[in-house]
Parts: sequence; C-alpha cells; structure tokens
Amino acid sequence: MLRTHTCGELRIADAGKEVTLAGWLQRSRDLGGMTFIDLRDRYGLTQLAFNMEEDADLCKKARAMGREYVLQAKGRVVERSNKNPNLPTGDIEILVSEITVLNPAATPPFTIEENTDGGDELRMKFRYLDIRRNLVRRNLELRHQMAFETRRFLSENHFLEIETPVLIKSTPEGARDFLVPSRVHAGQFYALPQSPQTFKQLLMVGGIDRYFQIVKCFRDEDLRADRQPEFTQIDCEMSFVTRNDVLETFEGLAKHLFKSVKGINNLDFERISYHDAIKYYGSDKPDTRFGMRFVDITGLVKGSGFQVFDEAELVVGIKAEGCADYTRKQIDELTEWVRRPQIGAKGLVYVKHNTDGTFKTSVEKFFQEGQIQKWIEAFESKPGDLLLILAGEALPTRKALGELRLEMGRRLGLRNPDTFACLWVVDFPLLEWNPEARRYFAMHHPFTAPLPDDTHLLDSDPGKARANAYDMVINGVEVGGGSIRIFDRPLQEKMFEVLGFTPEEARNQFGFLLEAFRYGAPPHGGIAFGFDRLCALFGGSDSIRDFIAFPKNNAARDVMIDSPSPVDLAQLKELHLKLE
RNA sequence: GGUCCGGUAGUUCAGUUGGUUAGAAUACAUGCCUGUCACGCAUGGGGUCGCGGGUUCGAGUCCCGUCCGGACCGCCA
Repeated sequence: MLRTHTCGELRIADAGKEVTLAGWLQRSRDLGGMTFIDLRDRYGLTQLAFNMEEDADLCKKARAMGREYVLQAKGRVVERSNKNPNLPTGDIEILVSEITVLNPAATPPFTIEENTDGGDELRMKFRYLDIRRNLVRRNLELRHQMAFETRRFLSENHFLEIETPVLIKSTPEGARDFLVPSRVHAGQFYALPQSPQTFKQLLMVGGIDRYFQIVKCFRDEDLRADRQPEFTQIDCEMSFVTRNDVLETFEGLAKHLFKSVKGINNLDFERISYHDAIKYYGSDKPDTRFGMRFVDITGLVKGSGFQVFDEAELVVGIKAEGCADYTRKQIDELTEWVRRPQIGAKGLVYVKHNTDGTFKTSVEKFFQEGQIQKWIEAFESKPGDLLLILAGEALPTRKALGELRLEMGRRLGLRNPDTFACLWVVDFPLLEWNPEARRYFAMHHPFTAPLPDDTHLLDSDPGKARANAYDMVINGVEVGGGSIRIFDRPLQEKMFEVLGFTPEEARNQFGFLLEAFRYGAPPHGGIAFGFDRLCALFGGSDSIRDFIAFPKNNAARDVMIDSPSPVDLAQLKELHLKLE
C-alpha cells in the first residue's frame, strides 16, 4: 500500500506514530521559515509540516509543489502547537521526513473548494475535478447509502433483484424512445427501456413474487433541472397484493430510508384522492409542508356586476397569513407574476384583511362590506391576512392558483428543505382524452387496472373510470408512482381497444404479454421510484444533477466527453443507415 | 417548437447616456516572512469583450442574425 492511513483519521491519540499518507495538495502556506501543506483525500484533510531549520532541502522541495499535485508523505504524527478546531484532524500534523510527487498536476481551471469559483459549465466539463469537492462527493456518498439501504430493506422483505434487458422493443405509447439500429437486421431497431414495465410483469407470471431492480431508464424528451434522458429507478413489483399492500410495503421503504439515512422517524403518509389534490392544491403533487388550501367562493360572488366573477366557472383563492401589509407595488408584482404566460391567469383579485379589522380590496366597487365579510368567514381569515383570488375556467384556474400557492409558500419560507411532508395521491383518472389524436391515452400506462368499482365504465363511459394507481409525493416532488396491473387477457384486450389499438396492433406491440396472460398470470402490482429525485430530495436540492456522477446538460449533451457526436460513414453503412 | 436570463482576464464578476490606455476580486508567477490553516506583505504577467453583420466620426455598450450555457412552458404513460 502507498499509504498507512487516510487523510481524515489521525487524532491526538496517534501522536508519535510513523505514518505514510497519500493524497492531493489542497493548499500550501509558505511562511518563509516553515511551509504547511494541506493534504486531501476522500476522507479529509491532514496538515503536513516542513521546517527550514530541520531540513532546508525538504522544505524547499515542498514549496515547489502546486495545487492538486498527487503526493505521498512519510513522517511522524505530532501534536500541533497551534491547533485548528475547525478540522477533525486539527490537533495533529505530520512532521514530514520524506515527500514524493506521485504525479504533478496542471493548475485546475477552478478551485477545488466547498464554495468553488467555477460555474456550472466548467464544472461539468471537468467533472472529475468537481467530484473531488466535498459537496459533490457527499451527494454521491448519500446516493450510495440510499441504494444500499434500499437493497437491504427490499432484500429483507424477500424481494429479488433481477436484471432485465436494455435492448428491447419500441412501443408507441408514452415518451419518445431512444433507438439503437440493428446491424444484423437491416432496417430494424432496438429501443432502450423507458422502464422495465412489461418485463417485471412477466417476472410475476414467472412466479418471482417480489422483484426489484435499481435500473437505468431512458426517455428521449427535453430536460429539466429534475429530468435527465437517462435516469435511475427503483423498480418494484409484487404478486398477490391489493393496493393497500403495495402502499404499506413502500411506505415502509420510504420510512426505512428516512430513518437510516436521515435519522427521521414518525413520518405520516396521508392519502388523498387525485380529485381532492386538484380541488384543494391545484396540483396532482401537492407540497403539503404548508396549508394554504384553496377556498372556493364561487357561490358567494355571483350577480354583483363584476363581469370577471359573474362569467367565471370557478372563483377560488388562498389565504396568505400575515401578508395584509403587502404594498400596492408587491401586489402589482404578484399580479404580473400570475399573468406570465407560464402561469396564464388573466388577473388577480386581493382582499387585505387589515389588522384594524377593515378591508381593502381591488373589487370594492362591486361588493358591499357585508359580502366581503362572508368571504372572510369562508377563508377563516384573521386580521393581518391577505386573500389572493383567481377566477376563470375551473382546471386552469386551479393550476394557476396552485403555482401561486407554491410561490407564496416559498416567499413566506414555508418550504423548508429539512422538513418532509409525505403523501399518497390515489384514484387517478384511468384515461385522458387527447383532442388532437381524438382518442384516449392512458394517464399512467396501458397496463394499469381500473378501480374494481369502475371497471364497468370501460364499456359505458371510459373517461369517468378511475385507475387503481398511486403516486408517492414528498414536498411537492413526485418521487414514485405505480398501480395494480391488469392481469387477465380479456380486460387487457378491452383496454387496448379503448386506447384505439386494433386487435392486430395490440398483438404486434404487446402480443407477448397477452400470450403470457393466458398461462396463469397472478394478480400483481408495483411501483417505480425516481431514484435521482429521491436522492436530491434527501440532499435538500431541487436539481438532480449534482446527485449524478456524470450528468447531461440542458441540451442533453455530455460536455465532458462531448457526446452525442458524429460517427464514421463506415459505421453508418454497417448499420444500414443513411443521413439526409 | 416557444418564452426569459446570461456570455468581458485561467475563474467569478463590474463596466454609468455610445467617447482617453477595459477594471476588481481570486487564481497564477516572482520575492520577503518560523505556527499558518481563506496566512500576510510587495511586485508582475494575463483580454479576438462568444462569433458574424449593421448603425455611427467612434461600439464591450445600440440593432439584426447566429452559436453556447442556465431556468421555464410545450413535451415527459
């Protein structure tokens, strides 16, 4: 071994030991008569000391070394005369007797510090240097621990981790596929999996009972801070279970992770229907770290002559506690905020419930004080509160108010990354009508079973059917989703029919699954967690990029290895491809 | 496909109404300094102001186009 200890482990009790350390030169301080070097590895920093009086040649040698040189130092552990309480190893230093440059280093383009001077682009281009920083390394350590504890929990609960193929078959539903041309079969393509969905269902038919896999998935769609074209799922499936069994099992996984990784106990998982989530929060993934639930005042505002309210399908608002002192300028700014195209509200009505009990509202021309008093009661508003009200078509208005609610929560500091509010959203609609394609699309995927009570609706009114599906939502982040699956062939065929597949198309795309269902498929259901998002959530970050060792940028490029990139014509020819 | 923000020293940024030789911090180099730990002090080098075109006596600054980066909408079962 090139080292006897790491740079993070030596303490005062080790004083007197002869040790050999290896690592990177974090920083050196030349004081003339003395030189100090901070040596860094994964585990910490240890100070190396050199003294001109004791060994001038060695001291001069140490002085010549630059940042990020890879060094090996031999010497004796000694107690420091000036201790550094900010460093775990701050009580000791190494009185160096021999220093070796294992590899010199060019000056890095940004500093390898907690608060680096490097911008995102540079950090990505030199990601291997970025990974040397504590911040990124800690995130990768967290990710490892999350994966480890996930495997431990699921293994202890008799789940088997089984790998499924990466070169599979393109399917028309869902996200755009990444395609891989076949060399052997001209004009044919594999697709990379968007998820191992059908394979895990086939494992259930194979009697595997409980399966999981921490697995890369691929979707060729545009990126976001929390979306990468290749991402990792904790993919799970169970046989002989009802929805409640699945929810309890994976609530258990989430609780295990919170306990083992974050030391957090006693989290409750509320269950809320999709209908209520939209009704009270304007979102199918509500952030329930704070209240500010919607109050519907449609019934209180009609017939006053205020055209916006009179014509609106829905008039709904939120109460921002203690915000009655918002200035005209602040209200105007909020109004502009909700009118941005991304939010799309036409305007914003406010009621200031002043601390002296009086009201100030933007619609006072149209409403008597007694009427406003009724709104105040509906909102259970107290003096000092501010009511923010939107009106219009029901769903877009709720969604816009949902965005405003999140923004107000953020402004009021109610979205603390160290607190966690967990819930299940259940009873999603099974289908969504797409006006352009003039057909239904599966809201979740075409293998999701309808709720038993709603199965008959597939014949009479498919759009009304609710799915036996569920999402786990934590702090407004959809961390996982799944469903009880269809496991009998007639129902699956009916589902494909409702989705507009001809029997032939269904056979071509999913014949293998329909065939498998003939041979005794067990009732089953499962869930998949977005592992990158879960890690980011645990790490208190909105962006998943720093929880992935080598992420892609906004434009789906890897700027470090410069991919994607062109290939030789010979390669294309082998794959029977021609570029336009 | 669309909206918004940004691109100036190795790096992070400032640069006023279009006007003299484009600045700061940090990094880097050199020298001094025996207890530093963001060491300190002094000196120095370092610029295709993303790229192309236009307006102007004059453009880092204004206009058009384009490339690159970031956030978002659409999209993501």
